[in-house]
Amino acid sequence: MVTGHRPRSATQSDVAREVGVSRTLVSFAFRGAPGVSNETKQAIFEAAKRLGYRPNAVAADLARKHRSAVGLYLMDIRNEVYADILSGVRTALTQDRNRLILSVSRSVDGEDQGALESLIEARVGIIIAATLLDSDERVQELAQIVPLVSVTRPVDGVDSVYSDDAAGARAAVEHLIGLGHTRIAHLAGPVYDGHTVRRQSYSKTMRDAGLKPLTLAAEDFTQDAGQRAAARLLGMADRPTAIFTHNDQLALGAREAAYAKGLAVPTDLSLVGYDNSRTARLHGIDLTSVDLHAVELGQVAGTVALERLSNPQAPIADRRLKPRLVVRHSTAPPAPGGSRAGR
Amino acid sequence: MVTGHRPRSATQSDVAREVGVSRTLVSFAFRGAPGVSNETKQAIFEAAKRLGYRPNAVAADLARKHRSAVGLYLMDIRNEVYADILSGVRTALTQDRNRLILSVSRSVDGEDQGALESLIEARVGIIIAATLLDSDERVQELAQIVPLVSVTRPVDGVDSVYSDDAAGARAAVEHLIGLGHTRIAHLAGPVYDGHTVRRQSYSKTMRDAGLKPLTLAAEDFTQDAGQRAAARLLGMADRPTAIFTHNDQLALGAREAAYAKGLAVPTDLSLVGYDNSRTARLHGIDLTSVDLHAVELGQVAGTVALERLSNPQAPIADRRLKPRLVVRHSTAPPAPGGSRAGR
DNA sequence: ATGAAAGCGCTAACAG
DNA sequence: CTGTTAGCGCTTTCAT
Repeated sequence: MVTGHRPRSATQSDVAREVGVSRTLVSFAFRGAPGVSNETKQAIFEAAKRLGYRPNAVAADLARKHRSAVGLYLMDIRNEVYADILSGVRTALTQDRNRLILSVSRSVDGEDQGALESLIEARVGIIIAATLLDSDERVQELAQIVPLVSVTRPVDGVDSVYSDDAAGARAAVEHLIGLGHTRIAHLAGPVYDGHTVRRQSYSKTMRDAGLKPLTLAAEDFTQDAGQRAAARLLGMADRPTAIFTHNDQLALGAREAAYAKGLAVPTDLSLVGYDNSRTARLHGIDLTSVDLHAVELGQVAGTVALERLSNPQAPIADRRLKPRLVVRHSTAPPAPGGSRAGR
Repeated sequence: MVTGHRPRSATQSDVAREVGVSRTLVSFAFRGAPGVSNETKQAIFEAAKRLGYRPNAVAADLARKHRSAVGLYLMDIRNEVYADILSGVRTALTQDRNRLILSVSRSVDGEDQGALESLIEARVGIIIAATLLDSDERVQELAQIVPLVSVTRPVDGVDSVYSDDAAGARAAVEHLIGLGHTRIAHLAGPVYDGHTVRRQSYSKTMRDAGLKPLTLAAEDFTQDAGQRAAARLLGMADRPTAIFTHNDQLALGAREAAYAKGLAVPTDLSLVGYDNSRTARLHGIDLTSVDLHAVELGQVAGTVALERLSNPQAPIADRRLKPRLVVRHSTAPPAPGGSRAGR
């Protein structure tokens, strides 16, 4: 089985020679272009099979000057939301446009730049980027170089597919307020441009209700970071009775922090996450969360990308999906006694 | 912002012309090859910047006849294990070899073939495949066409990086037996070649202990499929007091099925999963599970791939990692009364 | 229906 | 140090 030498793979020329026709015919045959007699087509396919010929999509792209691969940039693949987006994009991609070049950055290492750059050098026809953390200006510049669809975040003048974060955050906070909470904290992610909608909507909703906002930024979007940050929140003298987090992972971290302190959810602490991940739905977790329809986001993004590719002149797409608050059992009215901490 | 026309991107020739040198120098400069004076280098970079020139990695590959992209085939990206493997592979890939072409199949739709084919046509230098469901022969054939490293599953004569499933399954079953269970069922995934190690190890361990194995195959590797299959298991007259599942998702599904029937875990049903996913670790879930070290699997696979690429003649790699049973609170001795069902 | 020839953007000897 | 000259595997006019 240790074959050792791997023969250079067959090319169109090899097939052409084998059959005794020109390369052109082979090319035509494989692309189903008209103008090849059925007999030659037969002969060509047979020879190709015999020789183990496979079209070289890379060379084809180069010759065609028309890039067929789509690049996908994902902020953090280990976050279920991004895996879902990828899954959605995948289903939207058609037969002929199925080369998906992936570029993932680990969350929050600021390596956006290199990741994107490699996509450009791979000459993808379009980049679907799920959560770029750069400034709007940078994103717009990038979109100048290669068509780009921004997922999860709207950017002016750039195709965008996202969820209405302001509405989602408002629904979450209003739910908590409706339950009777007044000390509602917000556990945000690290601060980045163009990623502050949820936090701002939280603050506004709080103020509109005459409540004082309290936002704490975690160091990362992960569960661990959420646990650490929440521990600080729960250690406060006047600790919050409810926390609304930027995403489910942070909420799950907060949940662990609460239990670590002997606090139960929702009895002692109400929790609202964001993403409605599969984990949130589990019996025993039952996390109230805002669903941003990640799979659909990916699907729509894929479709938008395909459209843009086929018509570069089309007007900028702006697809905003409606999020949905899913109420489960991690939220309840605050305990009558209020905070026990600091007593 | 609706720019409309997108100018054909600058090429080496453009840069060369701008500076007044030959293309060769530009090529050398960008690859850091020796033999370019610092002054020309300066001039070249400046001109390149001015022109917005980006190297075309695709054309470079073609010319170099040496494929630098690595293809990654993932069975099901929405399964945390595969996301972890991807994450591990990513970290192993070095700076210069960072073109990762992804190909995911949705679990169990038998679309392996097309997904792999597209990787071949993209002319990747090597394919890292996480859970190929084909027969060993097919995989070996494939490895003939393009270097391949099989992740998660050992294939004779092909670079393989996997976890010792036989040992993992044995540990799981023995744990259950040690607890006093005798009616231990196995919830397997769909039947595929080369994917039966856990199931066989389960059966063997049971028989070795004088117990009768009972295996049920779910229709898919998902939580939903697990829930449906487990519901059948739990509806039996002599229902099992413990279930060992092929993966955590199936276990989580079984868990839901149990609660739906009013059965509590671990009081009425002990559960052992496989993967030790982050979900398994959550307070309130506390699933006993076999850790196969998915991230590490990906990392090692990435390293093996790099090695293979740099030395095609190297002996076949066979890296087997030791799994680890993590005992949590989803397992306990069986209830004294035995099964209540059917009474 | 078929073929010849030019070229996509880049690398890689081989010469100066 | 710098330039010339062939390709890489494929598509695409333009002829025949």
